[in-house]
Amino acid sequence: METTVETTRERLLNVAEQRFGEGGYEGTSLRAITVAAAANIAAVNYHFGSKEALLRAAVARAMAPVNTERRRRLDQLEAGAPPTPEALIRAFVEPGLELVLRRGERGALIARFIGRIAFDPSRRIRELYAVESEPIESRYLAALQQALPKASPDAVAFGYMNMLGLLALHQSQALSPTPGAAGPEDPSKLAENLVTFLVAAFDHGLSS
Amino acid sequence: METTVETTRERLLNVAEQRFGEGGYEGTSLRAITVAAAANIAAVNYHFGSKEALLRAAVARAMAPVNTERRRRLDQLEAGAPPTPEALIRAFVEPGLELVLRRGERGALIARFIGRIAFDPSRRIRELYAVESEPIESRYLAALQQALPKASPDAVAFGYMNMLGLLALHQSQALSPTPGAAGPEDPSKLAENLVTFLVAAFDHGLSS
DNA sequence: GCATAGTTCAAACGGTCGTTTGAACTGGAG
DNA sequence: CTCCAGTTCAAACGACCGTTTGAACTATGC
Repeated sequence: METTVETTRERLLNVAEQRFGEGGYEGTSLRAITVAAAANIAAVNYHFGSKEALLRAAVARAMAPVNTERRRRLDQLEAGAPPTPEALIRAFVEPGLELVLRRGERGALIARFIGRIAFDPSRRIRELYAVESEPIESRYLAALQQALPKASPDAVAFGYMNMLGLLALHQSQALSPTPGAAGPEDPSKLAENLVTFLVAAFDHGLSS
Repeated sequence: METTVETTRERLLNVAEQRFGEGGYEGTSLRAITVAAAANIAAVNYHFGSKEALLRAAVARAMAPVNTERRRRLDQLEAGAPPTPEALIRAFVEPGLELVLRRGERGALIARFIGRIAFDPSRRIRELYAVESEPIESRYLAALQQALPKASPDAVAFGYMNMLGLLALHQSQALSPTPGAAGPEDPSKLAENLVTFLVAAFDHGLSS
């Protein structure tokens, strides 16, 4: 296996992913990142322009493959017969967990990063995540509405938000050191459990 | 209506609740809090000892009535026939939403604060929340296991974590200025919708 | 070899952070 | 009135923050 040399830019993105995911944006200093990346502090502003621009680049890079896979699955579903709620839920959840949990520690790191950014206390940071997944959102909402004709638009939006929240929750808990008594699930089964949970809730719990 | 005078200590706790809930712990400075509370910066260390101790006191004060109500409901449920999953879910979710969403803007503020602390990026902050709800947690898990005898302990823990996560999600979105296209639910119906969603997921989605 | 664009570097910038200090004020007890 | 514990205050502490600077280094094209 031949490992190509990492550029300073790549090292900064990698470390940013790790540190922002474990301390949040406000809780992580550029100095902590640049030291861990063996880079000079000024390198951040040279390559990205600012701390927030570094985060923005890291979010975009981390979410790109997830969104690509989601788009691919949506295209595929729209080509065939009207999809079931389960198919749609899988198309959303699995790219967020599988693509990322199957890449070992590195993938779990990315998952944690994405999950934490989506729930960051600061609205400005949360919007960095929202902007990345916004183009997909309307497609999902429309497809979900079609798959659940009995549910009101509000109910569909409510279910979608819950799906998004639970996915981010379990993403953010990737890499967690088995937090005490909390359920240590087999990571390979996590996606399956979450899908089962959400399908049940969508099929029987969106009456309103 | 006679309003009693607020002590500096109370004003600090009130403002801390508001600011920590809208900027997170790291994103909120003591100076921002003391200015808004019309207090001197040194007052924080005089009354609480440190920034983190102020947060700890605010968390404890905000969660006390919620935990009290949860304990009361658990006691009541344990006195009668074995409770259904729905009864247990209500006993957990409703105190977190009703007690707090029915108190107008002030209550929504507290809800947002609790929800954000529970999901803070920093583990040390998250544990401040965990410590507060820890004593109740084992009682809920045991009662849930009894109400869902077919579910494995891992599945019960998984469901509990999802319930906790979704509650915190909707708490943290209290006071949100109707975030764009996101579903603006009738706040009075929120608890009912969330319970319905969770009951369906618990009853049909915890097979593993 | 020389010029040039791209990149890295140590050092410093002004500003804000949480915390501490010691004096000033407050109001009731003796 | 005196005293004293409780509380507030302006000011400063050292540390760290994100950002900027200008020089030094690197490598490629001529």
